Amino acid sequence: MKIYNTLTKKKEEFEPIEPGKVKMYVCGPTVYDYIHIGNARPYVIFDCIRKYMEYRGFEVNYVQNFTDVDDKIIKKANDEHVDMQVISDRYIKEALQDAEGLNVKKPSSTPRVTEEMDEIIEMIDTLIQKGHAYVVGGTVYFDTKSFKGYGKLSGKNIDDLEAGARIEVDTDKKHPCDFVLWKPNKEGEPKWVAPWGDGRPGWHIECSVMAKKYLGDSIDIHAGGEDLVFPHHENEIAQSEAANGVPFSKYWLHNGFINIDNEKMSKSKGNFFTLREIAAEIPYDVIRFFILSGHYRSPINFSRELMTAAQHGLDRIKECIKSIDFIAQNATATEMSADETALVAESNKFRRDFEESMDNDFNTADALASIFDFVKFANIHVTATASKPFATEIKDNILQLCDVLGIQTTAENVQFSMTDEEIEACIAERQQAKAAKDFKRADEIRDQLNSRGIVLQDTPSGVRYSHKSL
RNA sequence: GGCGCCAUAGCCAAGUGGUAAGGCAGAGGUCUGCAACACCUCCAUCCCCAGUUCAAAUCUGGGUGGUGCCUCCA
Repeated sequence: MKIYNTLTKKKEEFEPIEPGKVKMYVCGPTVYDYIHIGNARPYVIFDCIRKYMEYRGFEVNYVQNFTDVDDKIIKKANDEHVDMQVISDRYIKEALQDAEGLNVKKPSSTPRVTEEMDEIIEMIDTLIQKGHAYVVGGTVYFDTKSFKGYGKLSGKNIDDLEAGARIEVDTDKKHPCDFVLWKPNKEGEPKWVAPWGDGRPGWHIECSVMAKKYLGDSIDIHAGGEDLVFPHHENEIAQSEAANGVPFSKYWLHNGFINIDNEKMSKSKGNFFTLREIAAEIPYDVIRFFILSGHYRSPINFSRELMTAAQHGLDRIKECIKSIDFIAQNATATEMSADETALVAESNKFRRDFEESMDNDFNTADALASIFDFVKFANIHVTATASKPFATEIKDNILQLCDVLGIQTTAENVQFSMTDEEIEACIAERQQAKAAKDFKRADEIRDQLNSRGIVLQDTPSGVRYSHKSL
């Protein structure tokens, strides 16, 4: 399994620190609002990577945090005249709902900053003790010059950064790159008691602390959006390695951005969308499928037109599954023919292709091509069979690959506008009409059902019905 | 100013040395009582120029056009 490591800028063979186990940390959202469509990408892709590793037999300890103390949350809380926790609780709940919609497996742990304050203070204290941090007034800064590896992840040179510094230099800092570990609270802001003064933690320290607490000093994979490379992840490395004295994360993974109509999403451009808004019009599974249709490190563009194309592609897969599932349930033969046994063996090539793609830095676009190849194979061979075991075998194999990508294929709880009995009665009547060559009546029944969102399909194994929208 | 990334058919998108996966859309055909689903066939020589090589979309240099980070940000 090869994995692109931002730290070394190369694809490397994946070897976990502890054989068979993967310790993975993914930076989670700041919960001041619904998560936006851009957040959906790391949710989906790192979930998919996790699932593939589990498919490969690794035991994955997957941690994703929630940042629940932040200026934006405080502002919103003040605007609504409620406690900060009311805001963060609300949007954590919503984020979890979105994650579920995207078919993201629940992380092993989802820590929140406000519940890790003791450990945060402890790590800052360690950094001060070790001479990697200093206090000015009530503010604690990390001393970037004291950590010789600073810049190794982002490829930035600390002195170039100084020269190009765009923001006003905080004169309290020893170096412009020094960043805040702890800052005093302002009037009306939440605060925690700390040895160097009441206040709250800076943004970067939380991830170092939570990774350490839930996974250990050295972890296998640290992931997040590409914009986090600098300064956030660079700073995390500095904090963790300075405090713990061992390498922080072995592999660093970063996902590319989602653009909207070829532009970066931003509030000022007016093209900012929450996932919830999008999901109101585009099913979650289409959004997930769309995200997986490109390589995770490349930027992808989001538009109505592309969603429609993704919808159709996904429908093709789902249609196939439904079709072979119908055969698996209705086929009468209980034995596989010799030809079919050979076909099952032949179909293993799709799994091999799939694995090869995923082994190559989680190339989901390529893996999807294997699934489409498999779908075509199934459409040709399974629809021609009357063998239950054959149909079942192929179905199970496709489903297993789809599960790795998180493509939801299980018969969802479809709510028809009629009961199954009613539908089946209509079908029976139509079959009679057909037998009597009364095609006018047969078509009438089909049209009636169609207008109620139910599509009939005549197959050799019987009449199948499904939802119009699939 | 510093550090990156990208450029493949109408659209999306794999492929990083041996003569272009897959999906969407489109055209024609088969199946069907008619449909639907499905299947078959057709649909690119990989931004430009130069170079390396028996061989390049794939490597090197130059150019053009995009774009990201350096500031909260997935």
